[in-house]
Amino acid sequence: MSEGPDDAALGDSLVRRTRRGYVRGATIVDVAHEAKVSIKTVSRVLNREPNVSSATRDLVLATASRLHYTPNFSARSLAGARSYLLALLYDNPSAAYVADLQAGALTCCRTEGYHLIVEPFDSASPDLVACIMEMTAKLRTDGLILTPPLSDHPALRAALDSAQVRYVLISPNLDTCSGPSVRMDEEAAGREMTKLLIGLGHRKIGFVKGHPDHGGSHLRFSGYCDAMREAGLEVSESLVVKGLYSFLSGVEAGVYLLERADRPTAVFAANDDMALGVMSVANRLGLALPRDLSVVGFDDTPTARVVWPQLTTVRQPVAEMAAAAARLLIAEPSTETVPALVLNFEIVIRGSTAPAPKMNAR
Amino acid sequence: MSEGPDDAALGDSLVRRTRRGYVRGATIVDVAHEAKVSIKTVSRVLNREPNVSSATRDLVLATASRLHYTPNFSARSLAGARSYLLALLYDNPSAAYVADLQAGALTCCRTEGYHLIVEPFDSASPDLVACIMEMTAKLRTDGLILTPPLSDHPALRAALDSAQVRYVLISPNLDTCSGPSVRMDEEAAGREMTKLLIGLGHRKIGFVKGHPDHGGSHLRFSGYCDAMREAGLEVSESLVVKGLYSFLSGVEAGVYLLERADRPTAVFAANDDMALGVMSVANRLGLALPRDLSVVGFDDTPTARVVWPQLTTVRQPVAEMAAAAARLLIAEPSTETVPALVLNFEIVIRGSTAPAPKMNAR
DNA sequence: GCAATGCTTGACAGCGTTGTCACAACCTCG
DNA sequence: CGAGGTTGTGACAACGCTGTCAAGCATTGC
Repeated sequence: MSEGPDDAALGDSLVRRTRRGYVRGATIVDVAHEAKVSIKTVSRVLNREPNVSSATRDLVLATASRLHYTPNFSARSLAGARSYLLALLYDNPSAAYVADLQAGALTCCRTEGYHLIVEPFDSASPDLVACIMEMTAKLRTDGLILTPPLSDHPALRAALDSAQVRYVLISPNLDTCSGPSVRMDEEAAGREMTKLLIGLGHRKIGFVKGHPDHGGSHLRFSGYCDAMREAGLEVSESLVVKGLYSFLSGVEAGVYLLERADRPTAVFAANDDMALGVMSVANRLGLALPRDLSVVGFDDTPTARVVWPQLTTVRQPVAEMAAAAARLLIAEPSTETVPALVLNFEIVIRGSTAPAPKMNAR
Repeated sequence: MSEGPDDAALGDSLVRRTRRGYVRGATIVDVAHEAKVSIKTVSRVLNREPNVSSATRDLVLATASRLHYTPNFSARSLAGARSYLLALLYDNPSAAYVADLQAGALTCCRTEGYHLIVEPFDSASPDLVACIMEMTAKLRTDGLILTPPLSDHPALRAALDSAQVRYVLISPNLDTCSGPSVRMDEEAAGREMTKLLIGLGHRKIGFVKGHPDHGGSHLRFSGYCDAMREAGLEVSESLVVKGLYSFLSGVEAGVYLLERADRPTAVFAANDDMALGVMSVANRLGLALPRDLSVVGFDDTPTARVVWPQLTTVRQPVAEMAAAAARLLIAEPSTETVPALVLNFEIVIRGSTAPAPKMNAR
């Protein structure tokens, strides 16, 4: 029962009791001791630092895996420069949208050994900036992913810049943006979708605009206008109506556009929720979709697949955008050029679009 | 320009440069120095420990706030017993559901100074348990919130128990559950909803069951059976059909239930997605909702409000459940009795339900 | 053959906080 | 009035890891 006072390569170094009184996993000291190298060497191997002989590397790796060693997160971030933590900041534009972003960011975090903190913020709050700065001071996150409408908050960006906090903007407004960002070409998407409707023979195409403060809104509309003009079609006042990206505002827009004799034969809503609002009005008016009216949306929300007829829409690569943002933040900050990635969209054609009805005495 | 070598109550202790080369906020040392007390006393004040004179407390609090001091998260969790970190583990039963849980957990975290890590896991993966245990070892989270179907994973619970990792189960199966949990009375909800349909005069009420591995599934069905029996109605084979909680399985169930002469006049689907599937079949068959058929769901997903007619459904207090779970985890682990909270549900009556059609020669 | 260089490794000092313990000062009670 | 608490405070050692620096050794160049 004598225990060596110095060293003993026993399994009890694997699981031991500390002053906290609960069982702990192995630490870097255990691994170093077991592999008969210094803790610094273990650290080097685990952080893939150069200048470690492959024999040592293999030994350490084997030992670490044998002891089920997992580096402690807090200790790493306390001692080192990185925290292995990203934060996703959002202000609930839509739960599904946030969920997609989150999923995308997580795929990247997972492969890189990072973790994701999620934090909702009220972008209208006066101490938004203070709250976020406090959070970054406390958590020492390696980077923030700012989602709309937080990605269009000049004061926030200024504060982050001056505190040298890294961040990536998701779908910021083009005009106010200069920082690192990931977006898709919303204007082109608006153009392509409008062209699709024109190609189906539609001439009177209504447009429901999105929330004026929200990035994509203007661009999507601008793409619609481009395509209309290009096809020699008039963008009349009576075809364009303001919305707020909500289902209800879509209903109101639908009432405005459809409750009259010279109603459009197709409606392009700047997001799916509003498109669904338009569809519900069409249903109420007894219009048969898509025979009497084509409706298209934007975003490809889960609901778009579930309504009847299923909604033709633009799929934003939301998850991919968040994954790209996470990758940018995790990568070494050495890049001198601030990247502004543009990802591709996809038009998803479903049942809510059909050729324009034959012209009659309208 | 002479600087005292010893102490100087300057603003430069507030913002200073470290070896990492970037600007830092104030530390506990700065506050202690400024307030002329020991760091331990500052720590005591900030952690609301007893035995601090109110004069000292006020002084420290004022100083901390003047210096914009924010305790460092990593240092706290490294040195202390708590990490101020909860983890929400999920396996994507539904994005909206997870988003609601997340929002609920966050409201609680926010007020308590906690942060939330979100981690998706594949519950079918063979190394699920290993992954989760590794995560907890690494992050030293103060608690896990396990959502279905993760809340019904016996091996996982065993591992967590033996490693003394705290957790709360969201909506676990009753029979396998003994740990701390938060749920609602799904059986009662199933019963009440069925009674509602019976009260509207329906006699032939179809039921679409949920995924057999998923907790609520059995209970919701059991509630339906109870109510039917109580009303003296027969639960015949032809009225009950299996589903998987997906829209598509709802479509299949709808085909089975509705494509025949003696179809039910109402259908109760064990979740909204399947209810929507049933509705889409009804639409395709030319049935007018809710005149020819009443459809009800379960969950109150966002989509339920967006389809036409809007879906009558059961609202689960999802966010509240997650908030309660977070509260349980944040509270001192002193509680000897393991709590199993049951929250109230709510039946949301919308447009998809109507009195049963008059009996004709069916 | 010897200095100059590169590769590999380890000792050691933090990182910013909390837990433990010790120690005064003050109270309470017989 | 002294023994035995209670209360307020600080010194100091962790916590588990990374950054810095220097040392040992092997290799290269002239």
